[in-house]
Amino acid sequence: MKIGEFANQLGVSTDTLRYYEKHNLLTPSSRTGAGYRDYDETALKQMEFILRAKNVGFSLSEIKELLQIKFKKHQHSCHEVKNLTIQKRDLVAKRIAELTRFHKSLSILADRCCGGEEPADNCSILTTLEDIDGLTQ
Amino acid sequence: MKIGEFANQLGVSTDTLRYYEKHNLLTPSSRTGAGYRDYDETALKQMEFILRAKNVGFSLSEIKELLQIKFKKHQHSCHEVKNLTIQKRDLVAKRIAELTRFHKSLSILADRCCGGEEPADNCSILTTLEDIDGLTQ
DNA sequence: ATAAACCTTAGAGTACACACCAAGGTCAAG
DNA sequence: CTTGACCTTGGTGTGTACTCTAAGGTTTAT
Ligand SMILES: [Zn+2]
Ligand SMILES: [Zn+2]
Ligand SMILES: [Zn+2]
Ligand SMILES: [Zn+2]
Repeated sequence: MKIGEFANQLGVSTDTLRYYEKHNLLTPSSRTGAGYRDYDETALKQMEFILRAKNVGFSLSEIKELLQIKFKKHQHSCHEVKNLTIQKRDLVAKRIAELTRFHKSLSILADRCCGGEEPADNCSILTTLEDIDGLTQ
Repeated sequence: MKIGEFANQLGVSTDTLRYYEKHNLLTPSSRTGAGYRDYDETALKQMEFILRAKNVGFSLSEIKELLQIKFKKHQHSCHEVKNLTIQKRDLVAKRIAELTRFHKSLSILADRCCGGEEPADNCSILTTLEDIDGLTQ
């Protein structure tokens, strides 16, 4: 299968596929006489793996690690895979916590402001950002 | 106050201050004879505004908008400021929702895997990413 | 034979928020 | 008067995940 059809089937762009190849995430199975990339069933499975991993939040570099483990499963342990997963989960949790703080502060700011059409001279959002620290905590 | 002292007081780097200047977030009040940046009380207040806005999650380009409103408050309305805040809050909420989905999927994956030291040949994390879609939903 | 649709490469551009570096000017202390 | 700490500009590098462009080669249909 040539790159265009392969990309269509997977719902990604040909640029993305070339990008993944360059970054060692997915090498096409072979090349045609004209030098065109040729993808087969194995490539399809691997690309689906990549997309699923993306869907649960892994970054491309993390996916690369997972793929290397997948290629040589007997040289790696469950422990290693679980660690990668847990580390990612904890990182995600931290980011969620930070964003939740942001969300709370922004809600407080928004709730206090009248949102009217009058000039913003006394807007509580601006004055809070100017003067007080009553948000963090 | 020269840039070094100013940066120290605020807990940021001189690079950051030059970066903010280049991107029109904070212009030093004046320059000394030698061309050195000179920051005063007004600059301090503005920088504190910027840091507070960063602390509630606004990006630098959003902060630039807020500053432009702050400079000419009577030309803008509460409505406008509240809108910026609400839009940001909703964006943050979306991102939180996405990360929460990630977190849930990663937790499921991690919980299923034994995490032992045996080879990863039958690791449930890998097989799930290979075969099934039992995560999304 | 020629146009459309596909493919190739290498390289640049995007957004974000800085960090780092080189080459040189300035200022205060000893 | 020289050392060291500070300052200047302009430019490059970082990480993430692509996206777009240019200049050209290939395939398929008409
Ligand atoms: Zn109001
Ligand atoms: Zn208001
Ligand atoms: Zn196991
Ligand atoms: Zn396992």
